[in-house]
Amino acid sequence: MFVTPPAPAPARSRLDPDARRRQIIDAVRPLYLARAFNDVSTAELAAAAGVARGLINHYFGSKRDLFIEVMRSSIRMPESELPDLSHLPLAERVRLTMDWILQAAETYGHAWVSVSGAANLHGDSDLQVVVDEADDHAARLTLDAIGLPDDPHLRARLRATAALVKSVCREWLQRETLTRDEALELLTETVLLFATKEKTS
Amino acid sequence: MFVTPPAPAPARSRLDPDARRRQIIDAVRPLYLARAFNDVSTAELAAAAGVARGLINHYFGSKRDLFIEVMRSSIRMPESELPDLSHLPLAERVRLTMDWILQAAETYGHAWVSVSGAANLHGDSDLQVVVDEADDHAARLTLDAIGLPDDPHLRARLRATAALVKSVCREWLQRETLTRDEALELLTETVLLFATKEKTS
DNA sequence: CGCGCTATTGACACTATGCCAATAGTCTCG
DNA sequence: CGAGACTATTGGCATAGTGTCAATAGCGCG
Repeated sequence: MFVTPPAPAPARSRLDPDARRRQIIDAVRPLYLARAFNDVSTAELAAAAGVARGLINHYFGSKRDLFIEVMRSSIRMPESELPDLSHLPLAERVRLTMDWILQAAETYGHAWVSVSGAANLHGDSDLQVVVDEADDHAARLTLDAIGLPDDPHLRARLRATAALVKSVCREWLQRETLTRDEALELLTETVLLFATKEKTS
Repeated sequence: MFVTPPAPAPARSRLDPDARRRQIIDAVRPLYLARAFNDVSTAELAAAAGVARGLINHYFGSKRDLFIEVMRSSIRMPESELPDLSHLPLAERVRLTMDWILQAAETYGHAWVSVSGAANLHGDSDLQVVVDEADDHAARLTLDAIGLPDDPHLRARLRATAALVKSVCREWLQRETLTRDEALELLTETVLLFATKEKTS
C-alpha cells in the first residue's frame, strides 16, 4: 500500500523550459482526446503532468491556450511517406493518395480526421485558426502528393475538400454507413474534380 | 433619468414554462452567436433574458444545456420553399437546389453554414449530436428537393456532403477565395456524384 | 563550496456555477 | 369577490475552478 509511487517521471525536477512545455503537452494529450475541454480541470491536467497547477498558467497563460497547443500538435496530418507517383496518370495518383489518407485514418486512428471545422461554432474561436491551419497543411500535402502546383487558388479548393474527407471518414469508420471502397471511390472522384481547375467554361 | 425602463418585456412577469423557455433561448441567441461559450457567463445570459440567474438552471439544468438548445434551434436549415422541380432533368434539379442553399447562406447569413462538425473535437461532445442532427436534416431536405428517394444509404452519402457545403461556403463568403459561380459549380458536380448511387462498378 | 539565476511551487483572491428554500404571481373554487 | 393553493421566479449560499504572485528550491558557475 505504500509501494513507491509508479510515476514515470521520478519526481519533480527542474527541466529546461522547452522540454517542460513538450512534456506537459504530451502528458495532457490523452486527457483532451478522451474528454471535453470543460470536463477536464486544470488540477487534473497538472496532476497528469506531475507539476503544480500554477505551472500550467506560467507556461501557457491559460487553460484554453494549453488546449489549443495540444490540438495544434494533435491534428496535424503526418508528413507523407508516399512513394513517387509521378509516372502514373493523374487519376491514379489521386486514388493512391486518397487511399493513403484512408489508411492513415484507419490505423493512426482519429487524430486529424476526428477534428473537423468548429467554424464559427461559437464566436470566431481561436481553435478555428488551428483547425484551418491543419486543413491548409493537409491541402498542401495532398497537392504535393498528387504532383500538382501549389497556387493559392488550387489550395483553397483542396482545403474545402478536407472537410469532406473527414466527414466521409466519419460515416465510414464511426457510423459504418459507407464501405471503405465506396469512401475511396467518392473521395477520389471529388478530389479529382476539385483539383482539376477548369479555365472559365 | 428615471424614465420608464424601455425593456421590451415590461418587467418580470410569470410566464408559461414553454413560453419562458423560448423567450430565454431567443434572448440569449445573439450572445452565443457572437461570443464563445466560455466567454459568456450565466449572469450575462440571465441579464439578457431579464430573469434571475437561477431560472436558467431551473429550466435548462446547466449552462451548457442551454447552449446546446440554442445551437439546436440556430443551425437547423430552414425548410425548403423551392418551387416544384420535378419536371427538370436531375442535373438541373441539383443545380437549382445548390443555388438555393448558397442563396440562403448569403442572405440568412451564417446560421447553418457557420457551424460545421465539431466532431470528436473534444470528447464525443453532446454538441456533436446536435450538429449531426442538423446535417441529417439538411441531407433529407436536399434529397427531397432533388426528388430522390430517402433511403438510409443515400442519406448517409448526402450527409457527408453537408460538411463540404459548409466548407465551400466558408471559402467563398469568409475567405473570398472562391467565386459564387465556382462554388455553385463544384457543389453541383459533387452532390450529383454523391447522389448518383452506382450499383457496384 | 557558496552564490545567483530561474524553474517551480503553494496559497490567495476572484469569478462562476449550480442548488435550494423562501417569495410572490395567477388561477380556481367556495 | 376573497381566500387558498399551485408553481413560476427569485436571491443568497456553498463549492469548485481559474489565474496571479511572492516565496521556495534545484542546478550551474565561479
